[in-house]
Amino acid sequence: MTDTAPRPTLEAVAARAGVSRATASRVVNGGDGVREPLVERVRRAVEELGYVPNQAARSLVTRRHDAIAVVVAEPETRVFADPFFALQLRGISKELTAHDNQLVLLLTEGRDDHARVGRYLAGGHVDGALVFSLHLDDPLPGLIQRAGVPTVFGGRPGWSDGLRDVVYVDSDNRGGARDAVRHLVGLGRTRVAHITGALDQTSAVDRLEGFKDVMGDAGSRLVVHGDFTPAGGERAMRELLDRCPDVDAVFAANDLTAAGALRVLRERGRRVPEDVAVIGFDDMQPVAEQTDPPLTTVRQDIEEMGRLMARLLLHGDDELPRGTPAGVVLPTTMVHRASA
Amino acid sequence: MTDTAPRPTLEAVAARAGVSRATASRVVNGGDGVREPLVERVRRAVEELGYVPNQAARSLVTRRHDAIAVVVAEPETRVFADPFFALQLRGISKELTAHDNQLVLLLTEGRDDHARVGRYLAGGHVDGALVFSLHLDDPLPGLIQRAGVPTVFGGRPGWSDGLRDVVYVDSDNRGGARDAVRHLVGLGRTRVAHITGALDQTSAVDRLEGFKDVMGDAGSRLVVHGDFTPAGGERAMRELLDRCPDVDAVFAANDLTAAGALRVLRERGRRVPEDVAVIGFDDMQPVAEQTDPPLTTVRQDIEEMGRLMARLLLHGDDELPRGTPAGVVLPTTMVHRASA
DNA sequence: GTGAAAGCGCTAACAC
DNA sequence: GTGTTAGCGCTTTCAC
Repeated sequence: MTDTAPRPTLEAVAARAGVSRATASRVVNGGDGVREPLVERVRRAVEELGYVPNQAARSLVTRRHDAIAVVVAEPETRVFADPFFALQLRGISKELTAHDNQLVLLLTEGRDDHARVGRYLAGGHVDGALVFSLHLDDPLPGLIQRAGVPTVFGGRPGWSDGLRDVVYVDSDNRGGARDAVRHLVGLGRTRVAHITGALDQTSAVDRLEGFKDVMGDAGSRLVVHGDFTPAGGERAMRELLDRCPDVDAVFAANDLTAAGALRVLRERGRRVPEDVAVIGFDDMQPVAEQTDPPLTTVRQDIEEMGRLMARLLLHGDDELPRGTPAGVVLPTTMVHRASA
Repeated sequence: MTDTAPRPTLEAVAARAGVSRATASRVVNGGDGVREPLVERVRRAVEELGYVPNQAARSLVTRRHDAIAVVVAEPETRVFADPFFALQLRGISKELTAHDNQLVLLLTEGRDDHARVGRYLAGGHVDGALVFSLHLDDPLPGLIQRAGVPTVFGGRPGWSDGLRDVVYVDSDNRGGARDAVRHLVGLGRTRVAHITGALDQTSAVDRLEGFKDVMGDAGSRLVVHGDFTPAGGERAMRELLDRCPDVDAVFAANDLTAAGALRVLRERGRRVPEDVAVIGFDDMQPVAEQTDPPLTTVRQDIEEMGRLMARLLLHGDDELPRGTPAGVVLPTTMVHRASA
């Protein structure tokens, strides 16, 4: 580990350009109110010296960090089972990069980590936080609120204790679910079932609500619990077939669940979509395109959700429609393949 | 965005504890050489005030940041097609967290971003870097080397211009490939084919080498190019069947490729493993367990690779065996399922 | 418009 | 052992 040559300081730049440190600083920070020839000289000095501002020194006085934290709570490790997480990150990263912000990634596993994250956020090391994968009973929001860091949540938060004023970005889970179920009904299916996701997440709850919106409470007979995993989908599908052998359509809470269900249907000799039509949710390409048959599903633009979250955090309320509750819900679209 | 109350400074803690700032600082940083009663008083003051050290101020003088950068080059977006990336991150995160380091994530897409990353690393904002997904012609290593930041690479770097002294962590791709091919041969298969990965990545090259180690150059006839994607696997499998209809075993460069191959085999009416035995690489659970039939594959411990990279970076050469080239190669293991 | 000077909050010599 | 002091590199009043 070689000692690197000491980095040039603003002082060095100023000396080389024959100006004061103050002027050099002005130029480095945009150059407003500095006469053109000086600007030019400083710019050249920066170039020649390969000067890069010391972010620590800058932060010390400005109290800004140009960095935001991305907090991913993944007690289930489900986060790692599908590319959801990576896609959101990509969107976030693009947006942050465009505004010269750094992304500090905080992964948490279980409660012990919450304290650590809380401490970090409270420490004022970042200008804001993007928080994901909250479950209904998660203590993190409280910690964050107390830390006083501007925050945008990914997905509608599920706490019930007097809806606090939070900003969040979510897909139209309920509307997307309605579209899917209506499509199945439009196909003439009459015994439409729903395999839910993990119901401690609002996305699962909302998709279930969408299903009920169309099927009514009567439909509840054909609701069976899954957990967003293929294994959960298999289990649920078996239960469903046992309980109601003449089911002719399934709306699964996500593509992974649908993939599991498809496998069981094949195993039991049901043809898809002839005997049973199946629709998923997410449009996770590698999953939805590779199932047999390829999956009809409800697409959400995951990367855009990430971008939007970052944009909301950076530009604050400029982006939010006035007077609305502070949630932004992105539309979903149906993607038609062979399974329904 | 409420203004948060000004954070307490070390000064405040010192005052409250009735000691000097220096003593307070010593206690905060471990408390060596400070008498017990004072330590106690300072600790209490910290507690009562909710003091959190200002990292910027600290970095300014120590020139350390307790932060490392994770650079992921993903021109292919392949990074997002499988959970590989997420698993590595998880390992890295755990290790960093255990040593109170932060993880700054730098995602790059294409060449434009390289300059940005180079500038960031050269800016001395982090204590080190973990770099992934290098392709053979990647300019990033050069930039990084020039930046003078301690770096550990994920995967054997592929540049040829006089092997520079780099530290890297890799799986035993070649050995794992040999195991897989030997297993196929042991099954009595005589026409064993290989679908390669993207050959601008060393992992693909090494797996191909492993295949050749066992099959000899004669085996080359049955080598066909893939790109680590299911679509690539399908394409390659079709080509293979056309070119050599009596192929009786396939070693695919990864599980995704194998999944594609399996689909084509089924489509063409070949039974697996009776007619054609198939082995993958990675043991990507969600893929390998869900194929039909479930995939026999070569497992690499991805999370451990991440951990090890972080450990190597943080503890420097303590962990590296003396006098060895600075690469650490992790063993692979075969996982037997139904496909071979 | 430009420069001089005062810190931001902390650590690390160096005295005591 | 503990306190005093001098910066780390930068931005930002405030004079000029």
